[in-house]
Amino acid sequence: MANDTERVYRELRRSIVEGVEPPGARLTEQRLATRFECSRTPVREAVRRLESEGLIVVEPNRGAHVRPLTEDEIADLYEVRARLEAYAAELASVRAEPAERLALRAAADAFDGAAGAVIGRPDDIALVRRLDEANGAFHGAVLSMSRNRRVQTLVAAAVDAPLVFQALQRFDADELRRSCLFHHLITDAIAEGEAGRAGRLMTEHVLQGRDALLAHLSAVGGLGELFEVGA
Amino acid sequence: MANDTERVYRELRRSIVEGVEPPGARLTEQRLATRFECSRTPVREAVRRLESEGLIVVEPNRGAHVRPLTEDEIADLYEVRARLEAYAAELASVRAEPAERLALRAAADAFDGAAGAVIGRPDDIALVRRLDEANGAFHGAVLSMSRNRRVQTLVAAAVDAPLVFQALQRFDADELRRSCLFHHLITDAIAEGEAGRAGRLMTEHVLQGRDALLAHLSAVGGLGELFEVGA
DNA sequence: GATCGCTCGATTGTGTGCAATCCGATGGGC
DNA sequence: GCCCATCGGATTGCACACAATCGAGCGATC
Repeated sequence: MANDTERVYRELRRSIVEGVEPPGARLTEQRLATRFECSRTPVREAVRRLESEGLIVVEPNRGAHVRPLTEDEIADLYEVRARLEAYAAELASVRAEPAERLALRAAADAFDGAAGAVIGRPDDIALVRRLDEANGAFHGAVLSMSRNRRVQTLVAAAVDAPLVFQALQRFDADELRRSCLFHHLITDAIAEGEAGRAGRLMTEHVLQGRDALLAHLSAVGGLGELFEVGA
Repeated sequence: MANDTERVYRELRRSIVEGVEPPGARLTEQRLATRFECSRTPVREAVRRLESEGLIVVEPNRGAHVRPLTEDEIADLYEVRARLEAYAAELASVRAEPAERLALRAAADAFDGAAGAVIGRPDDIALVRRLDEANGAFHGAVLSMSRNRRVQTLVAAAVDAPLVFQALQRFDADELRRSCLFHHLITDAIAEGEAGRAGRLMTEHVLQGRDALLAHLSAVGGLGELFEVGA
């Protein structure tokens, strides 16, 4: 099935999340239409959808840009996410069924494998993508075990942002190993039905991600050095 | 400025939130275009935006419906909201400036006034709307004091849902007075910088809203009695 | 009588043209 | 030399037409 809107939405979204279109990049409907070989109509819809997700800002009659994020906004994003995912982990501890607990363990193991593969080869985009997917699968499993659809959609909206993917790409071996450890600790807590502990661990885990990203940013001299925001 | 998309979006949204378009109601682009006296293009954009907010479901090539909510989903909604607003209240306790604390007190007082006006006259839609706005102003003030934009947008997406407005409409005097009390208790906690207490009070306040809505629903025999979901 | 296939109406999906709007550049006035 | 009005290109906002798609209902067949 050739649904242009959906196709443009997914590909453009990926370009933004992975940083191919850097924050601040200008996105005109006409150029995107040419690039995706369709008319402006489906492009327009995809752009509006990304706007309502907060990945893009559209200035009326002026054009759309990939939304530039300040360090404060990155911190906000991770902190809200920490709250929501901690809540999901608490619910999961209470509501999960045996089969789901096993699947969660499997997801944690799969992340271990993807992390092992990426260590020492951070330039292999395919491996990073696999790591990103494994990470998404683990967190997605917790969310799904929470049985709260609303929290799932809200986290989905808060999880994909520019820079997050690149952050994963820049994680060093220590950070990756710590993530693996946290995933297993969280899995244990959920398996044992210890909601409070699961929530606290998840909070710490997400905030660790925030700190890692912010540390990398300041190490390279801030956002401005990475991207020409005004370009 | 006559921006049709924006106009259609706002008016249609209000119709849905206030229950003029009941859950399950069918919304075809052509009919909406006629109703709003414009072409299908802006209608389409407004519908898609409402879809991404979760107020509408669009079945491909089939048509759009106001999203029917189950009681479970209503509970989910309020519980997520409780977490997010509690977080905002904690942040506000730490970050708010004196002028904002005064403004919050004023918002709580304004809600008292609107609640007093609506008691005994629950059929006056204008009064209920004012109450809804006063409530939104209070909660919005807390969110704004949190200095976390992300939590503001997420709560905004979680706060407007079908039935919530009607719930307010059905609140009896006791429930309204309890809301007033909670608003002032929360204001006090924030003013005194007691983050933990502010968060706990906010949680309780939002969950009280959930219980009131669910109680009213079961009192009238469940969702099915209120609306023909399949219609 | 039940089931399958077909046609048809309704609705969305997409392409395209034109009008409205905005920013920047340019030129004249002071 | 500086400032303001004006003009032009670029871009979105909207309308409309046509194509694609889906399900419902009808009729033929077994």
